[in-house]
Amino acid sequence: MSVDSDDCLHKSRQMPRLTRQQRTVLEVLQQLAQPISAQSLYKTLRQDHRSIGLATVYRSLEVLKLQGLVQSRINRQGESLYSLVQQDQHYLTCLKCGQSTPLDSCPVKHLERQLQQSASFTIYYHSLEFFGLCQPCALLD
Amino acid sequence: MSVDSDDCLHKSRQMPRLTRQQRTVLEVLQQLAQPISAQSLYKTLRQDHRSIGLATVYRSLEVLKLQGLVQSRINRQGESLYSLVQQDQHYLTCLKCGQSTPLDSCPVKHLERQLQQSASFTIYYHSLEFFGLCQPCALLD
DNA sequence: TATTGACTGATAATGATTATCATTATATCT
DNA sequence: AGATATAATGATAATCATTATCAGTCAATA
Repeated sequence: MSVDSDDCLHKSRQMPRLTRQQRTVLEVLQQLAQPISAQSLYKTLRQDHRSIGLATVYRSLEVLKLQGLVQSRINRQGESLYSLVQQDQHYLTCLKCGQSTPLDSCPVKHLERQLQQSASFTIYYHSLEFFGLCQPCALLD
Repeated sequence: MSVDSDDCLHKSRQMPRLTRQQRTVLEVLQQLAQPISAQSLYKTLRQDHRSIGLATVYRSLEVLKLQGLVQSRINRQGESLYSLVQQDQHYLTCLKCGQSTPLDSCPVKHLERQLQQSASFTIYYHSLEFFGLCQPCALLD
């Protein structure tokens, strides 16, 4: 999860931790603290007059994901929503209306520690999602 | 989870539980017991000379999902992979190479029962996924 | 300052999914 | 059984997020 220089044993050339564009994208996500699509992020930056090319937005998000700083989640429309990796995410998602309700409880930390110790995998974050029907949708049928 | 007639209090017209096409799609998934994309399913059926229109494949999968019989999962290429709802799914997914390793342990059943009893949501299945770097990818960097 | 490799931006290409619409199938009613 | 109404289907066009491409830019080292 940390991105200390210790973790970054680059081969030859030393590049800045994150480029300007990558930092801009990260800042937007930090201010938002709300999942946002790449397209929306792109438009937001245009309106702010700090335009970044759309392709670069996508590339930056990919880099930030690889750093474990950002996570994504695909919504009902099939677009990826990006957000900071701050807390793990737990949802109750209705198969009919698509609404996702966040949950509080996280019963998974323990397992995560176990897996972490198995040492063959470095866990950045996890996601737990329950699928079914919310009451209104269940009653419709 | 059950699709007994008791559950299906239809308004006026009584339709068959599932149409021929929907049953065909379900059969393929039952035989496969392997997640498959809608496109692949479509091609598979063409080769078997039991062609179904591509749009109908998508529609059937949607119906089966709403019945709680089928679940989907989006892979790295952004395509949905469909499979039977048989067991809950738990993955260890590498952010770099995209490889997903299934897990055995399920620490979530208890929480699921709790949520089930809160009665405002009917849970069909759940999904638990850990994201990070597998050892080979972690070493690359 | 020249070199070199990665990053960027504009835009075209890709490809899965969805919308449309004429046609077909099927349940219900007579 | 036949008529009717409604939902399902199939072919295809349209949509739209994401990726690929490529020429131009930037920045770190020598």
